[in-house]
Amino acid sequence: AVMILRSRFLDARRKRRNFNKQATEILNEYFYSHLSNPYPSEEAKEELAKKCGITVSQVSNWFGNKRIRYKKNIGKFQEEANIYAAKTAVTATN
Amino acid sequence: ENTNPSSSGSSHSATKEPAKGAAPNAPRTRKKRCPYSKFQIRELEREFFFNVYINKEKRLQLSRMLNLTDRQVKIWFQNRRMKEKKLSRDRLQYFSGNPLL
DNA sequence: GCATGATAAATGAC
DNA sequence: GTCATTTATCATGC
Repeated sequence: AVMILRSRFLDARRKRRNFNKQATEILNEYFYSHLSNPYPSEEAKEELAKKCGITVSQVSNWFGNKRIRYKKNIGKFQEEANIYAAKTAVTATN
Repeated sequence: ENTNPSSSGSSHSATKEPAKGAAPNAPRTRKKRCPYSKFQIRELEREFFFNVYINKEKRLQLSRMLNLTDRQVKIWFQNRRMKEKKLSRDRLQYFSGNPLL
């Protein structure tokens, strides 16, 4: 029984599942509000992980992928950037 | 299967950076990531099973056998140790957060 | 068919 | 040595 669970755990690592929309919103909000330095500290990662319902490693993966894919094609993310920029601008004034 | 450019030559050169003598500029082109073959992974894993830390002697021996540089073998062991640590962390979190077993 | 999350080589800080 | 990271690749979702 333990072996079954163990093997299932091992090959379940790469069974990808998309994050829910709320988690993606939180991550994008942080990313675009820290676009000049999108490197959350370990504490920030833990907080994001808790709010998103994912692990710290998943947060690191998300930011790693986001940074390079954003850098590689800024134009593709321009619309998305504007959306979250406006969203955080409202909360920043409060 | 594995067309490794790092050791395609018959010589045992250090294989550091390509074309450095004629270029005064050092663009320092990052080495392209090239996935290792199944055979290379098997042998690396086999040695990792015996000892997580590999000594210089076995490292050179392995690098010659697998057509990799000793630096590549060294870095592989470093990354492999990090992977093992992460697996342990995930295991702990997995079994602690689930009363299903 | 790409978007997306996870993993595998490779680098650099320390 | 560890470890966060960059980059390409892999595997899956849809």
